[in-house]
Amino acid sequence: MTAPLKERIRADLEARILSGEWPPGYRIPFESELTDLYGCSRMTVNKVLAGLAESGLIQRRRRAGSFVAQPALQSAVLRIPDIPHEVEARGEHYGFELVARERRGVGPKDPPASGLAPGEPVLALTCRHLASGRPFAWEERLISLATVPAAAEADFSAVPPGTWLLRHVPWTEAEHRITALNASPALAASLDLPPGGACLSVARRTWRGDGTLTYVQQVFRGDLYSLGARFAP
Amino acid sequence: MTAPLKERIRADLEARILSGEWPPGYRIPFESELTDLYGCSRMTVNKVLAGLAESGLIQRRRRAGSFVAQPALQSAVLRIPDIPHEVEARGEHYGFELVARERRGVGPKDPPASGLAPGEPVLALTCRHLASGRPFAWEERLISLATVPAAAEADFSAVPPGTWLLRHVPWTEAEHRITALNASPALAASLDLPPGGACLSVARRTWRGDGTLTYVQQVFRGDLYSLGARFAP
DNA sequence: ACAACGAGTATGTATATACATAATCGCAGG
DNA sequence: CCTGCGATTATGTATATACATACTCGTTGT
Repeated sequence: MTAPLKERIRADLEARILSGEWPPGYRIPFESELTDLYGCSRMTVNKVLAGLAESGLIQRRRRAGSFVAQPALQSAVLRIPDIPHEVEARGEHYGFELVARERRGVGPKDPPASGLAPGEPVLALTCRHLASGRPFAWEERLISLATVPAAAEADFSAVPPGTWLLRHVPWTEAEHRITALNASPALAASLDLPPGGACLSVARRTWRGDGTLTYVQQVFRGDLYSLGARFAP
Repeated sequence: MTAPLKERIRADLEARILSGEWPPGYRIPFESELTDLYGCSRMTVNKVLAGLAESGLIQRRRRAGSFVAQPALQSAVLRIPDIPHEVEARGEHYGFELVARERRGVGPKDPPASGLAPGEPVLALTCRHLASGRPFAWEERLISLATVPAAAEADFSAVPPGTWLLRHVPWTEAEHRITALNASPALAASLDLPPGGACLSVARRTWRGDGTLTYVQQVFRGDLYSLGARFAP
């Protein structure tokens, strides 16, 4: 109740953007309209919108208005890699195989680190990424159908699920857990590695607001992949 | 020349903080003093200081004033790990061995990714981190003596160089490159691993303003270490 | 001596106002 | 029809002002 006005305005605008009520590209009301809507001065609205722009949630253009930003393929701090994009940026041909696709509930066999509740409906996907025809990465993914119902209809035989998600669903937070592991015989066969070859495992959990969007474990050939991150305090 | 006033003020304050002219804990001038100094209104100064506070560069306390923040041991986005701190947080005893220490110029053998110019004076350090007496990580580091002259006098037999740097030198930007590799026989011996065991390699370059502070490659036992990062777009 | 209270003050928030800036839209002219 | 120019307009920056808030410090009273 006694929360500062500008915080309440900011929370309200953020909620509309994150809920999808104002999708990417949507032109949000002008400062003058928001001034009327919230019954405050333009300076107050202006400071809120300037803050949202600095946070990257909206883009502002003089005379045109303020627009909800497109979901960022990459951030300045640390990016969620889009594997096809990265492979092609190295001048190689990208290939993709969908190994398994199943709609089911979260079971006891799924990693508890996924943050998905047992029984929650998910789309479970297993796939393999290729660079110039050579196996490159192995991916096992769970997508929450409660948070991303549209995933049930997506054609993941053509577009890898990571790419599809980055293009269609905005995310607000992500967590990586990165480890090195020796390839098991089965994994070595899938990645065309000698058994025991070093692999880089990236487990990522992605949120949108409070709900977990997706949990994915990607295992890369250590000799073909490195992960970069640039950041500031 | 025609740069917006608030940007010039912000740049000026940031420069004083990053140069060390205003060290951590220093009470920066009151808004009223800055108002006089820059010949502008308090609102303008207030917005600049509010921005600096949101970026974490300063902390503000009513009635007391605004203070330069302590260099952050960890950031909200992605941290530079302080290995002793992490080991002890897991309930293990931390140990440290300085293997080599040499003051020299950057040579052709040093990795070009370090970003240090050939011939630039550096302190080259090699050390080993132990957790509960067991080898844990192997570290090779270059510290630029042009940027951090105080490093020449520091006692790195007691405090690991990473910890010393985090405590004494503020940084503005860092870059990680993370790879998985199979341990060479020599590395395997140093880390008490079977030859070929998977290791996680973290190469990090750290800047302060324009100058490279340090370049370090840390190789961790893959079975004992994972790297976490949590971030937002 | 010490706790409680109150004055003073730096920051926090909000408003009204003014002018600068830049990009879009529409209209006029070729 | 297409181009270019000017009017319009939403944002960007800055000022002056006002009051709220919370913390510090000094003083007062027990």
